[in-house]
Amino acid sequence: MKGNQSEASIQPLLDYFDRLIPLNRVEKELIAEKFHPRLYRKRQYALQEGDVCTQFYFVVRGCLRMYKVDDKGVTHILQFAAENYWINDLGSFHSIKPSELNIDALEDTMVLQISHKDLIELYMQAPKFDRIFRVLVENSFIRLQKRLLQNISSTAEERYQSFFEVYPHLSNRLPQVQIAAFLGITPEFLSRLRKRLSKTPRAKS
Amino acid sequence: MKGNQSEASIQPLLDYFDRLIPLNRVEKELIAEKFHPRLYRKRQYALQEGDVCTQFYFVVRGCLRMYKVDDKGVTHILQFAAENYWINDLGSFHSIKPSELNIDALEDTMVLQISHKDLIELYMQAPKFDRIFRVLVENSFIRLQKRLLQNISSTAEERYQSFFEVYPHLSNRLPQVQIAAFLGITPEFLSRLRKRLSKTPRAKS
DNA sequence: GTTCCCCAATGACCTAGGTTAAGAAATAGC
DNA sequence: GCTATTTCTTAACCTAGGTCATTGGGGAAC
Repeated sequence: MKGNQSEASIQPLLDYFDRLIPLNRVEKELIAEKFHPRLYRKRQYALQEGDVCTQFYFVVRGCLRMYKVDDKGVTHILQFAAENYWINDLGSFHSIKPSELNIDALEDTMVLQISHKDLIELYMQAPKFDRIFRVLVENSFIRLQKRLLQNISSTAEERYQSFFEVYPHLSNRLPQVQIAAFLGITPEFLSRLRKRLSKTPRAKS
Repeated sequence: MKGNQSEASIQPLLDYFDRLIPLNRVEKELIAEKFHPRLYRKRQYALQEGDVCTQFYFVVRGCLRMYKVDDKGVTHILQFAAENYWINDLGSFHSIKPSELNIDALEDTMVLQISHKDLIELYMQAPKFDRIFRVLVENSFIRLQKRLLQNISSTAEERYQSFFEVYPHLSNRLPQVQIAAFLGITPEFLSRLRKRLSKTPRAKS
């Protein structure tokens, strides 16, 4: 049963990579060897602030969030990661320094995780992964840049509406309080926005 | 004179890469072959919105900025790039789609630039560059994430003070109006901040 | 079924930062 | 040196979004 589970849970990652670039048998075996499945129950931490982020997570099923808690106790969400998304604190991961971020599960979440040491080995043993991860991090960068640009140039209302276009798979899965923390607004203000929008539907944009 | 100039301006890039990871002779020749020097005069565009970003720029001397102009005509600066920094609109560059961003020169700027086609060839001919650029983009990602986090959780004053720590090489080169556009505040508010700060010096942090 | 917890909505009041306009100072161009 | 342009500062007034407190609804746990 345990072997079957382990085998069943690597396949999504192989499928994911195969969609990017075909892997040969050796490369697939390296993946199976270095990625480990892990279940995080709702509310469990994958990373706590003050600890080093030692793993790189690929979400197979469920949803993680990465966030900072500021000195006033306010939660600021940097990223959600649901199925087929990667998540970690890259800065802490590579520098091996304590992170100021947290990663926890918004629902029971199955991930495939790889340690820093194993990832470096993977790059050495199969340089194709340099390309794969270069492309992955480029795409993450592009997404993040769009978000920063939006954050400095759009209203909260524009950001809220954009959320549904960009994250359709998440928007009915997340409570409003989490969406607000991601958009950088208070839940109270989000309530107001929603009320305003339901009264004055926007023309199709 | 022209050969001498071309030779003189590739060296900073070779030095830069050598600091990351030693290059062999073939790899150095590829760099010399595929990167081209270009001078942008103050106010000249390297990229105009509506055009595809066809080049990846490495700044040898001077300073470029990348920004968006919103529908109210307000300028939002995403990035400055002075000596030894890279700049481009990665999204447009890779997707070959028109960019909504501009890149122009804040002072006369000498760059080494590489086209998308040449960069792809470089990856094919010297896979070591997959690693090099993966690391570069990861570092850019980490910086951008820090900036987003700061943007959603810090006050304008905190952001202004952090600017001097993070960009010491830029802060006495840039007019306040550019710093304001980078920090996401108005020049008027920045003036107020500066006045406030000069009256009540902050305790050493 | 009951209790507790979390989430969403609401209203009164507040504030960090924006807008508009104008004047002064510094810089650039001829 | 003179003129034009850009940058910086300032004040009065404004607003998008925050804070605090409360209520109601739904889901989870026992």
